[in-house]
Amino acid sequence: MKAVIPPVKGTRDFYPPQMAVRTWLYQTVRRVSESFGYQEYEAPILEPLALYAAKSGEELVKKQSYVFTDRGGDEITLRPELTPSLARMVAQKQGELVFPLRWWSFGPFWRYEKMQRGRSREFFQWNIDMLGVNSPEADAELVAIAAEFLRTVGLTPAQARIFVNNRRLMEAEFERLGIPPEKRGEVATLVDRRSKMEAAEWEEYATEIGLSGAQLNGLKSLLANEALWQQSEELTRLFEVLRALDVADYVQFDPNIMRGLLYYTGTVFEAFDITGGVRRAILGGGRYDNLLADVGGDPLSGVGFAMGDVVIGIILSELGLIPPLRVQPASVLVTVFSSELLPETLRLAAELRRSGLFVATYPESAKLPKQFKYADRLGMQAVLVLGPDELATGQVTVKDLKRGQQVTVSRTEVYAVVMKILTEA
RNA sequence: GUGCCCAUAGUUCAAUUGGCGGAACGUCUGACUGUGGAUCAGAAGGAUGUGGGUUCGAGACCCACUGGGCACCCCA
Repeated sequence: MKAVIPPVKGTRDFYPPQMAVRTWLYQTVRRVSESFGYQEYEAPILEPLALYAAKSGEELVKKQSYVFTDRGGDEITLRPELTPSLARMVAQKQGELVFPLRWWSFGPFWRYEKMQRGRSREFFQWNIDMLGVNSPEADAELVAIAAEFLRTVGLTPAQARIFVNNRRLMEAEFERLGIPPEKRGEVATLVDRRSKMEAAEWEEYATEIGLSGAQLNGLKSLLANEALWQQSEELTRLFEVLRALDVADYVQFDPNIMRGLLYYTGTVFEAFDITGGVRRAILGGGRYDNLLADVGGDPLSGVGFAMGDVVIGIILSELGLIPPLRVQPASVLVTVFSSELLPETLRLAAELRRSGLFVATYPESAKLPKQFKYADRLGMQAVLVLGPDELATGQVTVKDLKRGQQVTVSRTEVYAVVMKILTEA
């Protein structure tokens, strides 16, 4: 093969089979979002770099964003996340929108990172948020949506779990341990890394940060305390609602969940595959109370989460949870017997399309075996033949490819015969 | 950005201590001039990822690059 210009690193070509999976995921996300009353929206793919400067976190902005200068000299970013765009859109129309506002979106994002399993530089992400309410009940609704999604795609609580924590609770506990406010960011990172490091190495890291032995021990018992949530009124109310929504079996308290984004202020959560296939978060989110003010709006709090298509795609594919998807839209191929019969063939195809069937014609006259094979390879269910014999009697031959049976019927009956084949398939 | 592993036909893989690059599946043609899948026969398909080096001779050994995988980092 001659040299083909390769795709941009980290992007994926979606051939029809992969596109069918992406569309299926989109439709599943849509169904779950809409079942809770969320409205679909979309933001620009290009945004000013300044939009992310405020709160997205330095790593994300400075190292992972695609930034370029446009012809007018402005610094433009290919969006690495959606929440700042959402904040702007809401801030711009804050006076006329109806709150609490429930919105969802599914679109492309870009992050410049090292390629590895579960990560690509161009990915699709589901975002869903509720703005204008600051309550544990609102937090619970978003967690419940995440759980319903997992249930809808067929993941059981034994396969996937949502881990929940609360930053305010952790702040209070850090306070109790005498950890000064300026050190809490580092301690949060320390907590975040615990599952990724050897125990001894982790303790060494804790000492480096400046934790005393007593503080370290306090922190360790804190992180091992599965009942800690009971000290948080927010989490207590959250779990109560989750039980009422019948998703509690998907959700579990975990004081180790902190999350990297700076703008989270209260409840945070992440879903993981717990069968061990992929160790990355399937989805993650939480409560943010200051985001709108940061982009110039009036203070308004929100809660939401995001799910990338890559990790969930790997997990569902490995567990065999992606249903068989139809890649071929046409169910019928009308063969072209000869050049002379081409106009009549096209007329037949047009008639059937107007009656509602999805019909492809062979684009030229060719041997019938070739045309039958074409229909078979593309996954069509019926093949029609209009040859000299049929033309003479005003009939059409309809073959059911799956059963291998065929009938020759009058032209007015073709639609009904094809429909019978399709419904029986 | 750091470290380790990998790269041979469209795909999955062979090729002995360095000695003329093969197979299966897939594709195409025919057996079958009005019928797909199954079977049989035949054919096409490769500058062994790119560029250097060692050697009489490199798919194999050495270096760099590109692409991919895994771990770190970060995160969806």
